[in-house]
Amino acid sequence: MEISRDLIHEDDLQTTERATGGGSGDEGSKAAGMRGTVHEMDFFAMKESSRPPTSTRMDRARVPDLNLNKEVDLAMNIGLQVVTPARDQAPMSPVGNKSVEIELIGLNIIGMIEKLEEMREELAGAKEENRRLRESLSDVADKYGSLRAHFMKLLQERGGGKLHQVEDEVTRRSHQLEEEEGGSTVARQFIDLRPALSAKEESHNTELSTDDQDNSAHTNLDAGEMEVAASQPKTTQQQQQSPDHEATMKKARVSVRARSEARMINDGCHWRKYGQKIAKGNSCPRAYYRCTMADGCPVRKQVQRCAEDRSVLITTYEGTHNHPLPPAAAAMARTTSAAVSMLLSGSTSTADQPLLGSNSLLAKRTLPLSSASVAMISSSAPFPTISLDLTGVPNSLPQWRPSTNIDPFRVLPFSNGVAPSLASFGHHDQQSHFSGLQMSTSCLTAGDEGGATSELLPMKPHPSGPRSLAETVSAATAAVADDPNFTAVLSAAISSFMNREGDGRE
DNA sequence: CGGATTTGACCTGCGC
DNA sequence: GCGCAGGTCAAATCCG
Repeated sequence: MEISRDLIHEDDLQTTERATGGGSGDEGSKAAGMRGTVHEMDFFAMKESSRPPTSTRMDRARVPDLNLNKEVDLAMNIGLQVVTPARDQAPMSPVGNKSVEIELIGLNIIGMIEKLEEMREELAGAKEENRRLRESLSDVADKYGSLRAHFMKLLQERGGGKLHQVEDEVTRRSHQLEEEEGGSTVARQFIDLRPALSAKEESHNTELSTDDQDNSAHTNLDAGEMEVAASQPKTTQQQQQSPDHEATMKKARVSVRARSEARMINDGCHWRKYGQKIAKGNSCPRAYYRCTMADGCPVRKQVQRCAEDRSVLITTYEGTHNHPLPPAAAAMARTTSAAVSMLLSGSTSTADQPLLGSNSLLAKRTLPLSSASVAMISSSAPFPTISLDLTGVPNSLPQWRPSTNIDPFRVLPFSNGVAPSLASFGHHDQQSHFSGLQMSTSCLTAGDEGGATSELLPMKPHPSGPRSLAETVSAATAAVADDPNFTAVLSAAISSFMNREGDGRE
């Protein structure tokens, strides 16, 4: 007779945990508690007891001895098959009954021990991988700073606007490094650009970091800094832009598409709903929210389900926060401001033209999985809008695409080592439960620290330097630890990339 | 009771 | 100028 795990209920688990002294702390301690119970079992006591030769759930009511049942429950809880003599078997003598029973229990215990050992090894493996991924993430953060500074230098030297020349330089560097190190993955090529920098360049980077802050003040912003910067003296490029630049900035939007069963995604901010409308062409109502984290915060967002696929939630952000934000929210807000910056700066001169065509060397270097992808900026929408697609189309990656949805492009390849998987991840609370793009559970720690990592490939450096990336990564990982809602984490990671992308164009 | 949500009215911009 | 659609307001209502 086999006992299915379906029969295992929560009270069984609780019973088991009470019996084992477990039930507190992480899986490891739980497993340890279970291990302890196995070793502490009193075989002789069981041998001397006179219980019927059955130990299934159904029979428990007739079996007053809880010790045996607890062990059976434990076996069931860890997926063992509990074997008991068939009911219709000829009754055995009392001595024979006990003997068979003891043998069965012994077998179960051995199986339990083996199973626990397996679980323990799996846990150890997961922790090791988490540690490795965190180290990798830290490495990326470090090296990103150097790469960013070098990229800014190139931009300055090349006049900033000649993107293709910069792409060539980056590509040349990547090739050079690949030859030197025999790197195999694109991710590594970018990550390891730092060693290729000379000491002179490194020192120049330090100088640049100050200049960068001046030259890109309006883009080197956390969410709360955006409006402050708007009132400060404009950068050279800003001064060259049209007078209604600020107004346009207010109107520009960033749209995030993501699969979610929840009413709205959890982006770390507090929102108050102030309206709802049925928009034309979509039977699903559009909800209007206002940020309530501070009085007078101008940030608003619209949340609407996609007409074609109602499992897709479209969240559109507008404006910039006038207050400090929690890490996850700050990262999300950076997405907005940075993406808007990218869009505006790009569209002022190259509206409706590809930013990263399939012929782009940089695109080829950074988009190895989508060689035919094209990045577009469209000016056809009422407001400049960038749409970030996190709906997780099979075999695809997060996509930035214009509001017109023309030829979506991929800009955020995960490294070979941290590929998105279909591992279940999410919360069933009132907020987001994402199923579209999910990261392997191996990327997460076993409950102690956030370890969601992806080797985000910086196509464009961020003027704020490694600190910004580190902060964002920190925000992402912290968000994992504090609130395992993956939405905020993923958004934070992507915003990190987008911030660099946007600022690099300024 | 206070904060959040709902919902109809109103405002505004745009195209014809 | 008119109508339409998107966006916002604010009173009513809900809910913990």
